[in-house]
Amino acid sequence: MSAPALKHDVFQAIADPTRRSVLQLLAQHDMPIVAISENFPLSRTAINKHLHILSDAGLVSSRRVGRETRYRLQPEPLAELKDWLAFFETYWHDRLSLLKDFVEKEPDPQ
Amino acid sequence: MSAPALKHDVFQAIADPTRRSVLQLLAQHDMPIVAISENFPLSRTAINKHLHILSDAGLVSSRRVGRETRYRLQPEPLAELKDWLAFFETYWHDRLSLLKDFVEKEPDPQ
DNA sequence: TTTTTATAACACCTTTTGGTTTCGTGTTTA
DNA sequence: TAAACACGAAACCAAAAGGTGTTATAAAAA
Repeated sequence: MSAPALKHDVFQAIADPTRRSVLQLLAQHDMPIVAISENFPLSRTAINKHLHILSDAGLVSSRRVGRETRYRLQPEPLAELKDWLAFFETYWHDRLSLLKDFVEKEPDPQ
Repeated sequence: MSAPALKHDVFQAIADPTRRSVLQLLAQHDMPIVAISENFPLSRTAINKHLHILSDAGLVSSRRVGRETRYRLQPEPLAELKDWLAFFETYWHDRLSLLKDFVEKEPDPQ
Protein backbone atom coordinates (compact mmCIF):
# COMPACT_ATOMS: atom_id res chain seq x y z
CA MET A 1 0.00 0.00 0.00
CA SER A 2 2.98 2.27 0.45
CA ALA A 3 4.94 1.18 -2.63
CA PRO A 4 3.11 2.33 -5.78
CA ALA A 5 5.39 0.45 -8.18
CA LEU A 6 7.94 3.17 -8.83
CA LYS A 7 10.48 2.76 -11.60
CA HIS A 8 13.32 3.72 -9.29
CA ASP A 9 13.37 2.92 -5.61
CA VAL A 10 14.80 5.12 -2.90
CA PHE A 11 17.85 2.89 -2.37
CA GLN A 12 18.84 3.26 -5.99
CA ALA A 13 18.06 6.97 -6.02
CA ILE A 14 20.44 7.85 -3.20
CA ALA A 15 23.22 5.60 -4.47
CA ASP A 16 24.60 8.39 -6.62
CA PRO A 17 26.59 11.15 -4.85
CA THR A 18 25.31 13.83 -7.24
CA ARG A 19 21.72 12.94 -6.41
CA ARG A 20 22.48 13.03 -2.69
CA SER A 21 23.92 16.52 -3.13
CA VAL A 22 20.85 17.61 -5.06
CA LEU A 23 18.66 16.47 -2.20
CA GLN A 24 20.76 18.44 0.28
CA LEU A 25 20.46 21.52 -1.92
CA LEU A 26 16.70 21.19 -2.17
CA ALA A 27 16.47 20.78 1.59
CA GLN A 28 17.33 24.47 1.86
CA HIS A 29 14.63 25.67 -0.52
CA ASP A 30 12.88 24.86 -3.76
CA MET A 31 14.91 25.49 -6.89
CA PRO A 32 14.53 25.42 -10.68
CA ILE A 33 16.88 23.26 -12.75
CA VAL A 34 19.25 26.03 -13.83
CA ALA A 35 19.87 27.06 -10.24
CA ILE A 36 20.57 23.48 -9.27
CA SER A 37 22.91 22.93 -12.24
CA GLU A 38 25.05 25.91 -11.22
CA ASN A 39 26.20 23.90 -8.21
CA PHE A 40 27.61 21.06 -10.29
CA PRO A 41 30.16 20.65 -13.07
CA LEU A 42 27.50 18.92 -15.16
CA SER A 43 25.21 19.92 -17.98
CA ARG A 44 21.66 20.99 -17.27
CA THR A 45 20.49 17.90 -19.13
CA ALA A 46 22.45 15.61 -16.84
CA ILE A 47 20.92 17.26 -13.78
CA ASN A 48 17.52 16.90 -15.39
CA LYS A 49 18.05 13.16 -15.67
CA HIS A 50 19.02 12.91 -12.03
CA LEU A 51 15.91 14.88 -11.09
CA HIS A 52 13.78 12.44 -13.04
CA ILE A 53 15.26 9.53 -11.12
CA LEU A 54 14.67 11.33 -7.83
CA SER A 55 11.14 12.07 -8.97
CA ASP A 56 10.55 8.42 -9.85
CA ALA A 57 11.57 7.51 -6.33
CA GLY A 58 9.14 10.10 -4.96
CA LEU A 59 11.95 12.10 -3.36
CA VAL A 60 11.22 15.34 -5.21
CA SER A 61 8.12 16.94 -6.67
CA SER A 62 8.02 19.42 -9.54
CA ARG A 63 5.73 22.28 -10.40
CA ARG A 64 5.82 24.57 -13.41
CA VAL A 65 5.95 28.27 -12.62
CA GLY A 66 5.91 30.25 -15.83
CA ARG A 67 8.77 29.03 -17.93
CA GLU A 68 10.63 27.34 -15.12
CA THR A 69 10.09 24.08 -13.24
CA ARG A 70 10.59 24.33 -9.51
CA TYR A 71 11.72 21.23 -7.70
CA ARG A 72 10.94 20.54 -4.07
CA LEU A 73 12.33 18.00 -1.62
CA GLN A 74 9.87 15.27 -0.70
CA PRO A 75 11.56 13.49 2.19
CA GLU A 76 8.77 11.07 3.06
CA PRO A 77 10.07 8.09 1.03
CA LEU A 78 13.21 8.18 3.16
CA ALA A 79 11.09 6.49 5.80
CA GLU A 80 11.60 3.24 3.94
CA LEU A 81 15.33 3.65 4.39
CA LYS A 82 14.84 4.41 8.05
CA ASP A 83 12.74 1.28 8.53
CA TRP A 84 15.30 -0.84 6.75
CA LEU A 85 18.04 0.55 8.96
CA ALA A 86 16.03 -0.08 12.10
CA PHE A 87 16.10 -3.79 11.37
CA PHE A 88 19.88 -3.83 11.54
CA GLU A 89 20.18 -1.58 14.52
CA THR A 90 18.92 -4.35 16.76
CA TYR A 91 21.74 -6.64 15.60
CA TRP A 92 24.10 -3.77 15.87
CA HIS A 93 23.29 -3.13 19.50
CA ASP A 94 23.30 -6.84 20.27
CA ARG A 95 26.77 -7.12 18.80
CA LEU A 96 28.00 -4.20 20.83
CA SER A 97 26.54 -5.79 23.95
CA LEU A 98 28.20 -9.09 23.17
CA LEU A 99 31.51 -7.34 22.64
CA LYS A 100 31.10 -5.55 25.93
CA ASP A 101 30.42 -8.84 27.74
CA PHE A 102 33.41 -10.44 26.08
CA VAL A 103 35.76 -7.66 27.05
CA GLU A 104 34.53 -7.62 30.62
CA LYS A 105 34.67 -11.39 31.14
CA GLU A 106 37.86 -12.23 29.29
CA PRO A 107 40.53 -9.57 29.71
CA ASP A 108 43.11 -11.70 27.87
CA PRO A 109 41.93 -14.57 25.59
CA GLN A 110 45.50 -15.82 24.92
CA MET B 1 39.39 9.28 9.90
CA SER B 2 36.32 7.16 9.32
CA ALA B 3 36.38 6.74 5.54
CA PRO B 4 39.46 4.69 4.55
CA ALA B 5 39.04 5.22 0.81
CA LEU B 6 36.82 2.22 0.07
CA LYS B 7 36.20 1.22 -3.52
CA HIS B 8 32.49 0.90 -2.89
CA ASP B 9 30.60 3.05 -0.44
CA VAL B 10 27.72 1.93 1.71
CA PHE B 11 25.13 3.81 -0.37
CA GLN B 12 26.17 1.98 -3.49
CA ALA B 13 26.42 -1.34 -1.68
CA ILE B 14 22.83 -1.32 -0.48
CA ALA B 15 21.43 -0.09 -3.79
CA ASP B 16 21.11 -3.64 -5.08
CA PRO B 17 18.17 -5.70 -3.72
CA THR B 18 20.19 -8.93 -3.82
CA ARG B 19 22.85 -7.40 -1.61
CA ARG B 20 20.23 -6.12 0.82
CA SER B 21 18.84 -9.65 1.07
CA VAL B 22 22.30 -11.04 1.66
CA LEU B 23 22.76 -8.64 4.55
CA GLN B 24 19.44 -9.73 6.03
CA LEU B 25 20.49 -13.35 5.73
CA LEU B 26 23.82 -12.72 7.42
CA ALA B 27 22.07 -10.86 10.20
CA GLN B 28 20.76 -14.23 11.37
CA HIS B 29 24.15 -15.94 11.48
CA ASP B 30 27.45 -16.25 9.67
CA MET B 31 27.32 -18.27 6.47
CA PRO B 32 29.65 -19.62 3.79
CA ILE B 33 29.02 -18.71 0.15
CA VAL B 34 27.27 -21.96 -0.83
CA ALA B 35 24.73 -21.55 1.95
CA ILE B 36 24.07 -17.96 0.87
CA SER B 37 23.74 -18.91 -2.80
CA GLU B 38 21.05 -21.46 -2.02
CA ASN B 39 18.74 -18.58 -1.15
CA PHE B 40 18.99 -16.94 -4.58
CA PRO B 41 18.36 -17.90 -8.20
CA LEU B 42 21.90 -16.82 -9.03
CA SER B 43 25.18 -18.54 -9.63
CA ARG B 44 27.64 -18.89 -6.78
CA THR B 45 30.00 -16.67 -8.78
CA ALA B 46 27.46 -13.87 -8.89
CA ILE B 47 26.93 -14.08 -5.13
CA ASN B 48 30.67 -14.01 -4.65
CA LYS B 49 30.85 -10.73 -6.56
CA HIS B 50 28.10 -9.22 -4.43
CA LEU B 51 29.97 -10.31 -1.32
CA HIS B 52 33.10 -8.60 -2.57
CA ILE B 53 31.19 -5.37 -3.03
CA LEU B 54 29.71 -5.65 0.45
CA SER B 55 33.19 -6.37 1.76
CA ASP B 56 34.59 -3.29 0.01
CA ALA B 57 31.96 -1.23 1.76
CA GLY B 58 32.96 -2.79 5.08
CA LEU B 59 29.51 -4.32 5.55
CA VAL B 60 30.72 -7.92 5.80
CA SER B 61 33.91 -9.58 6.97
CA SER B 62 35.22 -12.94 5.80
CA ARG B 63 37.25 -15.62 7.54
CA ARG B 64 38.49 -18.90 6.12
CA VAL B 65 37.48 -21.93 8.11
CA GLY B 66 39.04 -24.99 6.55
CA ARG B 67 37.98 -25.02 2.94
CA GLU B 68 35.08 -22.63 3.33
CA THR B 69 34.90 -18.87 3.75
CA ARG B 70 32.46 -17.72 6.39
CA TYR B 71 30.91 -14.31 5.92
CA ARG B 72 29.73 -12.19 8.81
CA LEU B 73 27.58 -9.08 8.94
CA GLN B 74 29.47 -5.95 9.92
CA PRO B 75 26.71 -3.41 10.51
CA GLU B 76 28.90 -0.54 11.73
CA PRO B 77 29.22 1.24 8.34
CA LEU B 78 25.45 1.63 8.33
CA ALA B 79 26.03 4.43 10.80
CA GLU B 80 26.98 6.65 7.87
CA LEU B 81 23.58 6.01 6.39
CA LYS B 82 21.92 6.77 9.68
CA ASP B 83 23.78 10.07 9.97
CA TRP B 84 22.84 11.03 6.44
CA LEU B 85 19.21 10.28 7.18
CA ALA B 86 19.31 12.31 10.39
CA PHE B 87 20.04 15.44 8.36
CA PHE B 88 16.78 15.07 6.47
CA GLU B 89 14.70 14.09 9.42
CA THR B 90 14.83 17.66 10.69
CA TYR B 91 13.32 18.93 7.43
CA TRP B 92 10.92 16.08 7.51
CA HIS B 93 9.59 16.96 10.95
CA ASP B 94 9.51 20.65 10.08
CA ARG B 95 7.40 19.87 7.04
CA LEU B 96 5.03 17.75 9.06
CA SER B 97 4.73 20.53 11.64
CA LEU B 98 3.99 23.06 8.93
CA LEU B 99 1.34 20.79 7.50
CA LYS B 100 -0.18 20.36 10.94
CA ASP B 101 -0.29 24.16 11.44
CA PHE B 102 -1.83 24.63 8.04
CA VAL B 103 -4.55 22.08 8.64
CA GLU B 104 -5.35 23.47 12.05
CA LYS B 105 -5.49 27.11 10.96
CA GLU B 106 -7.19 26.74 7.61
CA PRO B 107 -9.88 24.08 7.66
CA ASP B 108 -10.91 24.89 4.10
CA PRO B 109 -8.48 26.72 1.80
CA GLN B 110 -11.06 27.00 -1.02
C1' DT C 1 46.50 -40.92 -3.11
C1' DT C 2 42.44 -39.94 -5.49
C1' DT C 3 38.14 -37.66 -5.38
C1' DT C 4 35.07 -34.38 -3.87
C1' DT C 5 34.06 -29.96 -1.96
C1' DA C 6 34.38 -24.80 -1.44
C1' DT C 7 35.92 -21.05 -3.31
C1' DA C 8 38.78 -17.77 -6.05
C1' DA C 9 40.16 -15.94 -10.47
C1' DC C 10 39.42 -15.29 -15.39
C1' DA C 11 37.41 -14.18 -19.64
C1' DC C 12 33.45 -12.83 -21.61
C1' DC C 13 28.74 -10.89 -22.60
C1' DT C 14 24.62 -7.79 -22.11
C1' DT C 15 22.18 -4.15 -19.94
C1' DT C 16 22.15 -0.08 -17.30
C1' DT C 17 24.12 4.22 -15.87
C1' DG C 18 25.77 8.67 -16.31
C1' DG C 19 27.18 11.69 -19.32
C1' DT C 20 27.19 14.43 -23.83
C1' DT C 21 25.26 17.33 -27.89
C1' DT C 22 21.47 18.70 -30.74
C1' DC C 23 16.95 20.14 -31.56
C1' DG C 24 12.13 21.46 -30.47
C1' DT C 25 8.59 23.86 -27.64
C1' DG C 26 6.58 27.04 -24.72
C1' DT C 27 7.23 31.56 -21.96
C1' DT C 28 8.91 35.92 -21.02
C1' DT C 29 10.85 40.27 -22.32
C1' DA C 30 12.51 43.90 -25.37
C1' DT D 1 6.84 40.23 -33.37
C1' DA D 2 11.50 38.93 -32.44
C1' DA D 3 14.88 37.54 -29.26
C1' DA D 4 16.23 35.39 -25.11
C1' DC D 5 15.29 32.04 -21.73
C1' DA D 6 14.01 27.50 -19.33
C1' DC D 7 13.14 23.24 -20.13
C1' DG D 8 12.08 18.47 -22.31
C1' DA D 9 13.13 14.85 -25.56
C1' DA D 10 15.99 12.24 -28.62
C1' DA D 11 20.15 10.16 -30.30
C1' DC D 12 24.34 8.77 -29.04
C1' DC D 13 28.48 7.04 -26.36
C1' DA D 14 31.79 5.05 -22.84
C1' DA D 15 32.16 2.83 -18.73
C1' DA D 16 30.35 0.26 -15.02
C1' DA D 17 27.21 -3.18 -13.23
C1' DG D 18 25.43 -7.63 -13.11
C1' DG D 19 25.39 -11.79 -14.91
C1' DT D 20 27.40 -16.28 -17.10
C1' DG D 21 30.69 -20.42 -17.68
C1' DT D 22 35.36 -22.27 -17.29
C1' DT D 23 39.48 -23.15 -14.97
C1' DA D 24 42.65 -23.32 -10.99
C1' DT D 25 43.71 -24.22 -6.15
C1' DA D 26 43.47 -25.73 -1.57
C1' DA D 27 41.26 -28.59 2.05
C1' DA D 28 38.61 -32.61 3.49
C1' DA D 29 37.05 -37.16 2.81
C1' DA D 30 37.19 -41.71 0.88
